Amino acid sequence: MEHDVFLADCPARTTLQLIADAWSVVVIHALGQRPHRYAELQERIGGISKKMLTQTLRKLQDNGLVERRRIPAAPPGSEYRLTPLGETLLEPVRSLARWAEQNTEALLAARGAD
Amino acid sequence: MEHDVFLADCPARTTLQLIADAWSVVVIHALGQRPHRYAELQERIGGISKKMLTQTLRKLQDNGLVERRRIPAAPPGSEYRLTPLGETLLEPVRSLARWAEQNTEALLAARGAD
DNA sequence: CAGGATCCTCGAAGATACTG
DNA sequence: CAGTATCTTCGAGGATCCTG
Repeated sequence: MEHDVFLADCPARTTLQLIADAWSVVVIHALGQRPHRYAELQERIGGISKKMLTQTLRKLQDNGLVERRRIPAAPPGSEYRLTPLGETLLEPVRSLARWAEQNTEALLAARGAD
Repeated sequence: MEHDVFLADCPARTTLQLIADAWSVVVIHALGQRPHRYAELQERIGGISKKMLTQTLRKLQDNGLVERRRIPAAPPGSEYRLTPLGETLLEPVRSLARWAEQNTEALLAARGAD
């Protein structure tokens, strides 16, 4: 069975689409540093609405990349962390983030040049 | 100057959003193998419309990641290839694509489990 | 505090048709 | 062949209010 990202009807393409969006990348990146509470995450990630955060977390959770844990202690809340499967995403995600951080200047320069 | 992908107003975030979408990833991945003509690209990448392909290429081009070359010879046409800057994106992109190809089964399993 | 539900809008993206 | 132009639709996503 082929899993070529070039094939439209292939599961690998679906998988790629699942993670290849900016919010997922940023959320994974944040959870890669340490588990976060919901409010922490929203505070950490600038400009994400509660709706999008919840939606993104739920999507990742449904696909086994993130798990939620209830916190009974005061103050009560939820904690999110990467699953082992989710942690395998850290390398690609960090690679992307690193690239973005390092090449932003070059991109801006190229934009001005052309 | 900070380039933290967590900050909403930071250029690095904009950069990340530029490339963190499925079409860009797939297009970069394709061009990473070899230069392609427009029609080749569309054929290669299943399910992408001319509009989206043109749009994606233009965006990447405007940011100095891809360059277009006119082909005068018969049959005439255009050829797209990665710029040196664009090639620096190959590692992250391949990393992502590899992950998607390798972990699709696991994702599907997780989806069923929960 | 961590969401679910609802409403609404605006832009992404398909379809189609035309051009150098 | 490699696009551009136009129109339209459809759903992502913001704003707001409500609940366990």
